[in-house]
Amino acid sequence: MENSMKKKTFTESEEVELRRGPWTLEEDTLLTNYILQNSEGRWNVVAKCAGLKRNGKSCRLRWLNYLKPDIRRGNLSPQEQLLILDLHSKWGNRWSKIAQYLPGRTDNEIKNYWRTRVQKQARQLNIESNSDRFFDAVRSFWVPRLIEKMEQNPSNTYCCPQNNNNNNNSLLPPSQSYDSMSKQTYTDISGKNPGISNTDVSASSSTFMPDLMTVPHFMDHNTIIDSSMCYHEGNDQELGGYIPGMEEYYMRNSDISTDCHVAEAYEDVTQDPMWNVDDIWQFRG
DNA sequence: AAAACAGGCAACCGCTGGCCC
DNA sequence: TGGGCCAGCGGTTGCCTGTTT
Repeated sequence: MENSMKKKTFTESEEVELRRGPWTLEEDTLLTNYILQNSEGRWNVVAKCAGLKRNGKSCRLRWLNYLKPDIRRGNLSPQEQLLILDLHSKWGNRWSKIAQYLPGRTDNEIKNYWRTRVQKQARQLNIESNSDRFFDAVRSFWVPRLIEKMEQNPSNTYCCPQNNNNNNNSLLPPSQSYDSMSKQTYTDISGKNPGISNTDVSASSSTFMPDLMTVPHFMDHNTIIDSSMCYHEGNDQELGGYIPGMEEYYMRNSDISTDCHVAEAYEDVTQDPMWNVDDIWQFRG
């Protein structure tokens, strides 16, 4: 892999052959052992003292996104997805800030989730992922389905932001709360209060939830498709492909999307292995 | 069986702001 | 005050792997 090796200036006077590209097991071991014995400190120092031919930036990234012991790997739970959707609706692409509320998850992972799953969904519908239209669709379909999943798997735990103003303006409908679904209150994960400052108080209330129950007239919660099609806790399959019902929603609200776009979305949906024709027809009635 | 394609994700890049001298 | 160094952040790239043709 010639490209992974590049000559770079390390300091003004010192030129070091710095490695780039994928990390080897040996490099991982060197970095992990060094940090466990000496703590993190300055990353350029860490890189040098650990005997790595990497720059400090690369070491920091590798440690924070991969090697750190409390990193959680695997698919995001419905709770985590819901939280990401909600926090992103408030803060936008503030990945590191969002990551503070998802213990063990990195900003990189959340960013990747957003780009690969959420934006993909928006593309299917031919709408901007940061538009009001998309928020509307997420609120109407994705969120209820995630909530349904959480109800089905109440053992799932997760951490949520402290709701400082205590106005119960949470991401969930009035009848529910984070507490009730997870048996775990919103607690700060790191010990510090991650960003709920005065300026963030407004952000601690949900964008989605106050009118979450405003599901389009043709579809109540009982008709929400069995999400087991898309999410199987046991085998790590994850919701995040298509949002069942969204296409129908746009078909019925032609001012939101053109027929052409909907048709494209439908075509794609029918080709998705998570769907079958019967499932799709549930929403056409 | 092999080539083409697509999705997921690890890693890099470039910018910004804080700190120190 | 300005310059250098550094960590942190969001955006982007490119590799790997699984799927489709």
